[in-house]
Amino acid sequence: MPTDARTTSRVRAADELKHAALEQFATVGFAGTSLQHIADEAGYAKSSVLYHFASKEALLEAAIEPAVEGFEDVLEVFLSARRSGRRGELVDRVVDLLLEHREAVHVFLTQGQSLSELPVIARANVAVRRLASAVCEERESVDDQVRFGIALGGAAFLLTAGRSFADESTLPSDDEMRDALRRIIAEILTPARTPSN
Amino acid sequence: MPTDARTTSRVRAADELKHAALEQFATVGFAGTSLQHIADEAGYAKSSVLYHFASKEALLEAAIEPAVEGFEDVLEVFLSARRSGRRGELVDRVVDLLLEHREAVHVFLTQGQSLSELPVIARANVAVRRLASAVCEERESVDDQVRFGIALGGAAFLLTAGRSFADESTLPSDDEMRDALRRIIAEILTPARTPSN
DNA sequence: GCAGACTCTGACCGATCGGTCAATTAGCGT
DNA sequence: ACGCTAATTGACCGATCGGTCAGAGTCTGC
Repeated sequence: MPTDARTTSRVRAADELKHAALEQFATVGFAGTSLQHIADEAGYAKSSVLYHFASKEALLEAAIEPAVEGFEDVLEVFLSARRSGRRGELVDRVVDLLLEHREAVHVFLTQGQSLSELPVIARANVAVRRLASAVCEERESVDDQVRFGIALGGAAFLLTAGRSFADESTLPSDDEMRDALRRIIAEILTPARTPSN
Repeated sequence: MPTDARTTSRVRAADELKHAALEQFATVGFAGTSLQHIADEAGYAKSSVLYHFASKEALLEAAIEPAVEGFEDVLEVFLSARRSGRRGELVDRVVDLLLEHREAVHVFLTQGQSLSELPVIARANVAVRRLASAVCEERESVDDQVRFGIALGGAAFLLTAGRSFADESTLPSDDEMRDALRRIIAEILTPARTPSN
């Protein structure tokens, strides 16, 4: 085995397979994606997929684990530095993560129910609940829950499935999208601060 | 054949099958749902499903067609009565439809890309584009697109997958949800009217 | 150049997929 | 009670599913 960390064949193949798998999982669903199709997309044989990953479930776990870890890290930083950490910063970083891991987020949000037995999905569930608490700051009214849910689900939808509605070449760049998302999501989570609770 | 319109066996069975199918399509995806499982859920044999519907695709079409028709009707009424029709009313009626047809909306929004060859999905695509135009009123800035996408996708997420985050019995009733959605979505689509375009 | 590990693949397995079909059962007009 | 139609079903089909396995190809340290 090469002691050098430079892209060994193993790492490169595994990355290609994870990328191809995530794309399929996000578009046709986990159950609707076949190992054969993932292998074809990545340019390998079906057997090779099961050489790098013990099972279809293990492949999904490996594919979305980086996204979950990213959210856990951001959340940890925000919760530990309770003083300096402003809520606006948290929103900005979460938006960055949504853009970076859009496919993984989409898979989790739209199929998390049917995949709840997978450990990494359970981890993501915990992270989302903690994120909701951090964002809503102890106020757990129905309004706050709705605002959080719309912001999260809406952003995830916009970044994946919603792209099919953008007419041809009108779809905004990632930078435009990041800017708009940061502003609008912050606005959604911070209502006009009406005197009522 | 009974001349009476009172629930003939045919209609009742077809309804049960459509309902069971829609639930599965929304949770595990169209490709991930088997006719066998739909039949089991509804209490029929797999052959019976294919007696009532020509194919798996035909079953999906029949199951989400009422939702598409509902959206087309609301849109038609709004666009024809251009004078009296206020935008707030449109939002209210769309929210009602989202609540009534939440599973169909979820299927369309999360799997519309991979099902775009089905005629009813194409119809729904047209309807959504027209809805976006009606809601954004000719202003098609990136911000407006993002606001519309977040509102639509967020509401759909909240009404289906998002339910798994509500702790136990804390999840709000449909009436609470309808109320919150109407207010918050109207607020999202009508930003603080900053002087900038 | 040889040995041993690493990577990749085709052949194969039982199970399940969507779909067809002939036969059986249930329901209704007469 | 009879006969016709509509409703339902089990047996069956080829294809594909996730997964196993033994072997071929490839690379590296010595």
